[in-house]
Amino acid sequence: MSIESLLKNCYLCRDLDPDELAALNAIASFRRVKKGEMIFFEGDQAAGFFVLLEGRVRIYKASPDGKEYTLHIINPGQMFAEAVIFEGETFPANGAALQDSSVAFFPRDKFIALITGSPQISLKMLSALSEFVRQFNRQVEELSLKEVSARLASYFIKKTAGTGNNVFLLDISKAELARSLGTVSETLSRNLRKMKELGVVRVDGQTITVLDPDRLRKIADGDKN
Amino acid sequence: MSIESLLKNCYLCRDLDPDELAALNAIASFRRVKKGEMIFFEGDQAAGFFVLLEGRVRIYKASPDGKEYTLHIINPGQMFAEAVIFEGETFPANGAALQDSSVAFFPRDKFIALITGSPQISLKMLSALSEFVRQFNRQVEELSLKEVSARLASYFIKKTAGTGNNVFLLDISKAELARSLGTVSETLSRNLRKMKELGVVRVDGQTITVLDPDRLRKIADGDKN
DNA sequence: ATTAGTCTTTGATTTAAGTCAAAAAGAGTC
DNA sequence: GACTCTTTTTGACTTAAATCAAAGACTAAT
Repeated sequence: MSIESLLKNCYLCRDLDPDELAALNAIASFRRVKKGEMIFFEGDQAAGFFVLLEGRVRIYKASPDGKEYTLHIINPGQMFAEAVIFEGETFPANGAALQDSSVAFFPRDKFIALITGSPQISLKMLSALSEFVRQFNRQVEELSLKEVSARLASYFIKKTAGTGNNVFLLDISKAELARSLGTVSETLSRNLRKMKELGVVRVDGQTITVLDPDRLRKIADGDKN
Repeated sequence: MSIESLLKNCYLCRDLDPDELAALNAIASFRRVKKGEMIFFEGDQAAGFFVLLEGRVRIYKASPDGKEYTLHIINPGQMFAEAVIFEGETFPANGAALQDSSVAFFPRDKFIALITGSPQISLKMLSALSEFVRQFNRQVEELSLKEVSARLASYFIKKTAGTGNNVFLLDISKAELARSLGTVSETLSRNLRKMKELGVVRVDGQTITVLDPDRLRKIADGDKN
């Protein structure tokens, strides 16, 4: 798949036209990373930002006592570490490959030169960034307002939102999912079992089937079982 | 105080020069709100964004069961609801005045026209937005990684960071502070008492004195008492 | 000063979720 | 199939924090 079409999938570039994408492509460099390999560490000097072309990347924070919290799971076409494009001097979190991956790297200097010459690019990106802030907003809400069962239910709702049949494939490990939801695998496992017992979902390996969407909606809204 | 100097305090405009600030001022309109009055509701049609000139504003989310979580306390000179400048159609949270306040309103259309003509404004704002994302990042970390005592300690550290004497004035109510830290007033009260008993801080009404900064640092890092 | 109203603190209790430890289930390799 | 390694599940326990209820403290107004 062409790099430009991958860039087009990235939320920051979603509104750009072909010429703008080509200009962006012209300043990029590329890098392959193996599963488990670090792409950058929190605190590292940040000379630019990345777009994931293939594979999967985890952006996470580590607390002093070694606990980790996943901020984002990056999928192909997504941009990451973009918070440091202009002002940032260091990366605000760690980035590691969950699978063998390839990334495009955009040097900050060239990028600034590009959008200085093409203001409409920055306008479109400003729009995309503000959308990102809004999504982030939602994440803060989910983590602070609700309990784990509700967060898990929200996750299922989001995942099945597109599919007509209420079935989806869990594309990350359960331990990974637990971290994304701000909890641990044991708690996730227990909550999942409760949902199964209530007949709200069926779990066959990686395949999740929502049996009772109404009930799921109630759990997501904080109703007690 | 002139509106332009207030705008200058707003993080989105921090890098703008006087001409750019004047151009921004020219497209603004103004509004006064009483204490407790709503400025906008989550889901309302969003035709622009605000800058707080005087007073204090709370941006918060409400869950279906009526619990509220404060996302930001807005102080004079700060911009709010800026996430909807370009793409947003509705406000992502509620905004209410904590005190009698006056706000500047920037209609989205005029604002877009302005920065289309002056690309360097958007570049500077893109930079500021990414800084905001980074701060938000930190907030997510604080809420998800740590317990209340650590969050409270972090708050004290942030507040005394500038002052040489380790004293600062609590400028919001304790109930308000509790919400900002993602907890309730009772829990805050208990944690505050524990800190007093440990001799880490002294509390005289609204005046907080940090007596043992090292200990405070340890609590913020998650060390058990 | 008295009153009414709001904010804060305290006590008692409940609960969700984290921790520790071990068993069970899968996945991949030889 | 047997073995190793990793992931997931379960059980028992502990704990931080929310909830409910009531008492105290503070503020502003009459």
